[in-house]
Amino acid sequence: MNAEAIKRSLESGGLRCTPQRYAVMAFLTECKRHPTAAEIFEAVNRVDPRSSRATTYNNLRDLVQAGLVREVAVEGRAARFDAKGMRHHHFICDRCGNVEDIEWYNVRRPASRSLGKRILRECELIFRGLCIKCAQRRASG
Amino acid sequence: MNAEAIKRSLESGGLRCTPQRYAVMAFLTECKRHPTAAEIFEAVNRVDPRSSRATTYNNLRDLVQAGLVREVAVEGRAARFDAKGMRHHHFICDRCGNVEDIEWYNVRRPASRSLGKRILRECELIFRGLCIKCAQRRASG
DNA sequence: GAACAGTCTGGAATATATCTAATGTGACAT
DNA sequence: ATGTCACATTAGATATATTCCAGACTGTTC
Ligand SMILES: [Mn+2]
Ligand SMILES: [Mn+2]
Ligand SMILES: [Zn+2]
Ligand SMILES: [Zn+2]
Repeated sequence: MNAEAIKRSLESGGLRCTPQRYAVMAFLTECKRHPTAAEIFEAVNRVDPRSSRATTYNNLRDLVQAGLVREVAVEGRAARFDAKGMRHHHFICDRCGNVEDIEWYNVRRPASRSLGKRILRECELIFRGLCIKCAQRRASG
Repeated sequence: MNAEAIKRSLESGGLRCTPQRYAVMAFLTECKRHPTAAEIFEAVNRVDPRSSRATTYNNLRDLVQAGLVREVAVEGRAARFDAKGMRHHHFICDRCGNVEDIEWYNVRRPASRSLGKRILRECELIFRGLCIKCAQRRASG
């Protein structure tokens, strides 16, 4: 995604395009991994403009609220983030906690009877097990 | 579940049945909510034996590893726990973070092509939106 | 009854995330 | 151009959640 497209997506989410916010969004858009807030903070500060830790967290919160970024909570570890581009599911490694994308496919929604009066926004499918690295390590070690 | 059954389930997981560990498991088994570690710590200490915070965390870790307890990570909040009794899915409220059980139904597994050499242990389906309380509050407020 | 593995404990330490109060920035009106 | 306003940023302090640690305890085996 180019600079203009990022700018537009920020504005479509009702967010001003500030240099720090742009840097976070641009990094997430190009990043194939699922970085933590600390990694994002470090990455956007390797290039100018310098951004503070608080601003990184603030902007991540805003981007998540605007629906442009997804936050993935991993038990016992720092949250991870990714730009919501193409729909996909996630695989989380039991051993190393890495989050990997899995090709999207349709998920059956729950019966409205079991949802009751809850308001459903989204269904998230998470796969758990061992990532390739950890599976190999277990097999050979 | 009665005391004997809890004792057996601990031992089936390769865990000694210590008073503190039993207390955690017994509380989770009867608890309909999804308590945090702090809530579990407080609850098991309302009745003897007193258990330390570190022991509560240690035992929760052991129980999760043994597959008897599930840990649910919620973004920006403390992890929540429940005893793995009947299979079920989870609904997590965007607003208050509450975790609620949703009747289980079968989930289609990913194509083995998209899993690659990963080792799949489980598929977890998480629904997100507003719980009944928060939906009402939004409607009326 | 010594030795041992596993467990428990309180407190310290770490990791993660949020808050605060002061400052900066850009849009817009006067 | 200046004042004003909402919003954004900043460094550092603070809060929260979890893990680590070193020593004490417990139950079992030889
Ligand atoms: Mn992803
Ligand atoms: Mn549950
Ligand atoms: Zn792994
Ligand atoms: Zn709610």
